[in-house]
Amino acid sequence: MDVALELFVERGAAATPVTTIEAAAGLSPGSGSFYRHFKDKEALLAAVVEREVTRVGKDPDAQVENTDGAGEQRLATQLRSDLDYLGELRSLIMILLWERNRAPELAEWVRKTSADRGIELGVEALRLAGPSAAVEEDEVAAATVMQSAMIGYFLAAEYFGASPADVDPDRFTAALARLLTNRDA
Amino acid sequence: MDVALELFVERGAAATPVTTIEAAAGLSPGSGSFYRHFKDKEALLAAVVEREVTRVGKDPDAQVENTDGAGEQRLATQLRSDLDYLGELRSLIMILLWERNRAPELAEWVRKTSADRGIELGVEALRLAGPSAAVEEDEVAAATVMQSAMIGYFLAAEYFGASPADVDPDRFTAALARLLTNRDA
DNA sequence: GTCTATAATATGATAGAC
DNA sequence: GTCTATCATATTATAGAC
Repeated sequence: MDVALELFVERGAAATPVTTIEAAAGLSPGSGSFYRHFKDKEALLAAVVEREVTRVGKDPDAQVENTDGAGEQRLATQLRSDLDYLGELRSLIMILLWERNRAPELAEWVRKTSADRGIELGVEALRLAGPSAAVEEDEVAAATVMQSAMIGYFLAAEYFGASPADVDPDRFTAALARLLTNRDA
Repeated sequence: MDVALELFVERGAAATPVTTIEAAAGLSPGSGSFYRHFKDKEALLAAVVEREVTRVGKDPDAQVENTDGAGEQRLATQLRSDLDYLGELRSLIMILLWERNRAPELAEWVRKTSADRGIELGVEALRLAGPSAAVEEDEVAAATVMQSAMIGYFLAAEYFGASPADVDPDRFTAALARLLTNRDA
C-alpha cells in the first residue's frame, strides 16, 4: 500500500499497471502475487484512499482554536497552519485529482466534508481576526477568496514544483492575512 | 481533433484508447483508420495542444488596457474578464493537468509564458487600481494572492462542477477586487 | 505468501483490398 | 480515405506447484 500510494499520487491508479505495483513492492512483476492481497486494483485504490482519509483524520479544524494572538497576526498564523495541513493532505488531494472523473461521488464527498466546511471555518476565522469593511460586506465571498487563494497556491506549487513567483509560504500567508484584515487609515 | 480534444479534456490522453477516438470520429473502431491521419496518439495530442495554443492566442493580456473606470471597479472588471479568459483556456488547462507528469517541460513552459507573466501583469493592474497599504507592503505577494485565488476558484469550480460555496464569478471577483483595494477609514 | 505458467482481453499499430 | 484482417505487446487475472 505504501508503494501503491506513491505510484497513484504520481501517475494515477489508471496509469499504474499491477505489474508495476508488484515490482515496486518487491514481488515478481507479472506473477500475479498481488492478487493474494487485493481482489483487484480498484480494491487496492479504495484501501489506500481509506487509509489516507483515516490518517489525516476527520478533524481539519483541530488547530483552529489554539491559535493565540489576535487580528492580522492571528489570521496569518492560522493560514500558515492551514497550508501545512494541505501538505498533509497532499497524497489524498493528488489521488482525488487523478480520479476526478471516475468517481464524481468522491468529489461530492470532498465538497461537503472539506470545501463547504472550510468556508464556515473561514468565516469564523475572519470574525476572530476582526474583519475589515471589505470582508464584512460579504463574509462568505471573502472566505471563498481566502480558500481559493490557499488551494490555488498549493496546487500551483505542486504543479510547478516550486513556489509561485518565488513567494514562499510564510510570505504568501502573511500577504493574504494582511489583505483580509486591511485597515488603511 | 475536435472529438479527441473533448476526450482528452475529460479523461486524459493516456486513458483514451485510439479505438475510442475512432468511434467518436465516426470511424470503425479498431479499424486503424486513425493512423492514416496521425502517426500515433502522441502526434494527435501534440496537434490538439498546438491548435489550442494557437486558438487562445499568445496574448493573454490583450484585454488589460481597454478596461475603463478606476480603482476597485476597474480591478473588478479586469478580474471578471480574466476569469472568462481562464474559461477559454479550459481545454488547455485540463489537458495540461492530465499530462503534468509526462511532460515536465510543458509545465515549465506554462510557468514562464503564463504564470510568471501573469504576476507581472497583476502587479501592473494593482498599481492602476490604486493599491492599498496592504498591497504596497509586498506587491508581488499581493499579485500572487490574486493569481492563486483566481486559479483556485476556477479549478474548484471545474472540480466540483459548481461555484465554490455558491459564490458566482461576479460575486467572487467583486470580493477579490474589494480586498485588494480596501481602504477602511 | 510467492512463484511459474497461462489465458483472456485490451490496446497499439501495420498491410493490403477497395 | 475507409475497411477487413492481422500482429505484437501490455494488462488483467487465474490455476496450481512449492
